[in-house]
Amino acid sequence: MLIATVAVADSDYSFDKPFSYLIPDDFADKVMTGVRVRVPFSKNNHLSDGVILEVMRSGDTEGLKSVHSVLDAAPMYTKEQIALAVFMRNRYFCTLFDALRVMLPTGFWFNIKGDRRIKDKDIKCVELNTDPDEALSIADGKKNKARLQSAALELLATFGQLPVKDLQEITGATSSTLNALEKAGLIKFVYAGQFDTFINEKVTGELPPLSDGQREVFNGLKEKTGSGFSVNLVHGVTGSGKTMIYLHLIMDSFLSGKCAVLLVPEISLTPQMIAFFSRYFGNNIAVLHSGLSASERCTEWKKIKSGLARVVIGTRSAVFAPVTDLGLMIIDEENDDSYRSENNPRYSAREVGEYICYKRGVPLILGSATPDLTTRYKAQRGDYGYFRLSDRYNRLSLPEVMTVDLREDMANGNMSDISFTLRDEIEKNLQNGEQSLVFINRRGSHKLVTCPDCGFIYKCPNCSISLTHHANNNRLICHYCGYTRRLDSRCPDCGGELGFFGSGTQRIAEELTELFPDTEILRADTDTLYEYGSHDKLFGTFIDEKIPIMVGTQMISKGLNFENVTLVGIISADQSLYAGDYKAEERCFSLLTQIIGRSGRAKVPGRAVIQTFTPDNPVIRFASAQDYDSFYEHEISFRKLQGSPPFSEIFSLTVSGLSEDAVLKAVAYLRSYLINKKSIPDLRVLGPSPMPVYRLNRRYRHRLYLYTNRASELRKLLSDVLVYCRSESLFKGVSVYAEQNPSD
DNA sequence: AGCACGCCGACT
DNA sequence: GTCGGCGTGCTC
Repeated sequence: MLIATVAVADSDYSFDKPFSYLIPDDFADKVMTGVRVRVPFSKNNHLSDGVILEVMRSGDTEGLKSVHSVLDAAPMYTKEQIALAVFMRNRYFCTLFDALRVMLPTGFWFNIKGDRRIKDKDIKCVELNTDPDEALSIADGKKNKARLQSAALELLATFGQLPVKDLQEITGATSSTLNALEKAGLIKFVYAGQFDTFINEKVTGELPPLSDGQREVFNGLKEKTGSGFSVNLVHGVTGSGKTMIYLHLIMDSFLSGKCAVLLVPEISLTPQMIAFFSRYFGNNIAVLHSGLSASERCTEWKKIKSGLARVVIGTRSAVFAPVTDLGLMIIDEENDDSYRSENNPRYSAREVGEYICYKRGVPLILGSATPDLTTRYKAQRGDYGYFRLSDRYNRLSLPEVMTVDLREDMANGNMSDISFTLRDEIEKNLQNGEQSLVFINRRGSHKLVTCPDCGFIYKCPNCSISLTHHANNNRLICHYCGYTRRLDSRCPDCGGELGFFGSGTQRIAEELTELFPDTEILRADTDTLYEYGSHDKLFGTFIDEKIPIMVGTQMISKGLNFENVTLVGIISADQSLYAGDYKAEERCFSLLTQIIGRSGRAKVPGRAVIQTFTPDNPVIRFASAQDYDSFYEHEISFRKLQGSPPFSEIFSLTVSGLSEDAVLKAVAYLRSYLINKKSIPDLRVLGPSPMPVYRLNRRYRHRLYLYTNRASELRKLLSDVLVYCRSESLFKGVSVYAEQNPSD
């Protein structure tokens, strides 16, 4: 009797492990590593999804249940991916199944309840059930009696397999003809991928030439391919041509018959970007991003799995692309937050990518204009290769940056959000017919509603957050939990006149309209994005109609090249700087750098205006000077002083629950437990502190931060702590989760 | 986490 | 004599 170990969906982190099941003889040949199954689980033997980890010939069969059904005809996971799931379980405090689930496009998990086979987007095909010669002679015999049957057989004799639709179209046969042939045992129906008859376009390998600087970096990186695992940082300012180097590297790998994976941040995977790579690789590319439907994603996945697409471009989850013969992986803008998942399992595509490259013995290439501090530090130490691209493409000069002290403007009577300097610079641009971007560095671009008389302010009943006002439907909404309500006509407390407050895009746009009455202004925020339907349509309007000013949030800080933009204004650089976590300075620096980089990308040099209340803050000074190296030196010495990454690893332990009292008791208990833990001598425990949004979805959230250099020991300890929390009555009603190197 | 099993109090 | 309280232990 065969035995299989299975990762079970319904198992919980506190007792998760491979579960053993018997394999009934009926599907002994179907059950193999990587195949999805359904198995009876727990006392009530309800059916749960699972993935076969291993099949064994012998073992203890005592008390084992049997696999109920098999969901896949072929394995969905390789042994390597199953090993990756084990890595992820340890690293991200999730179950084996959680890790495996996230590796497949979600579309593969639809419709597999009950005992049905997956309905995927394969198309119905007919296949010859006899050898072609026999089919031809039968076709000959039927020529006069059954013309359509004969024609169908003849066609199949040459093609072997054809989509039903195509066959019907060519021969004029209907389904009754084909059913008759099937009954006679001459053909059979199969479901095959749309690309089984897919012919790859020829790739010539002719690429635009590299500049000298790019060539140098390319040659250095090329040396790394084919010589085992390495991590390499390509450090180059925006516009220095990193993408061109990626293109050449991927082509190199492609021509040698290998696969390449290119990860990009969500926001930069635009149709232009895809078109750029398609120009050189044709349909040999698979693209994986959030804009695809579930079935499109499955199709792309199968294209990769079958080896038909050997170049993968995608966002975070594309790191799990089932490539067969990986040659290299590239992660562009490696410091981008979107590489970290915010859902369970909270994985980092950068870490997973590094693991995969290590296992496969191939180079990982990390690109960035503002590398993650830890990445840069490792490059400095020689752990990572380091390649610097200094010149902007076409030798464009960097934007000229002006820092405005808002305190001075206030002293001079300017109470608006637009400083005198920014106003003057916009004026210049209007006269020159050049475009300007105005950037608001604030989460949520909407207005708060308050009563100036009594100070009443609308708050979310579930979260510790003010509600924001959406003009399009005149409703108040919580950006965290989605709670929404109608806006009252007067203050519900005192009946006073309500006022709108906050420097949202709308407010700034209004102020700009006052300053420049006859000028068209485009807003880029969630409201207008909704109106235009997509980023591309919105930005396309800005570019094509040469709208003089665009006001927007984070969403305009990355991605598209706005060739005619020669001025960017940053309303306030301070908000993100004083967020309080150890990465705030780093995030602020890279954000400011990115925004400044939006300016002056064509022939005319750009300008940037940074407004701030703290112009002397080093982060703002270094960002204004576009000086990453000085920022790095400054920040790394600070990190060293306070012993934060890269000089230690940070873990967070978050406790949440409906009762704040219970949460506080639990977190206090955990703190004293960990402080007295002598098995990790260098462990430092900070907190507890409430999270920035300390109440979310009615749950209070408090957090401990743990610093150590013994990451694997602390991971083990935290794993035990999480298991313990699920059983102890002190933790009734509260949940606890841990994370290594949280991004906030 | 859920869920069944199990061993004591209030009840028709 | 039974219904149901939620403490305890397990999930192949």
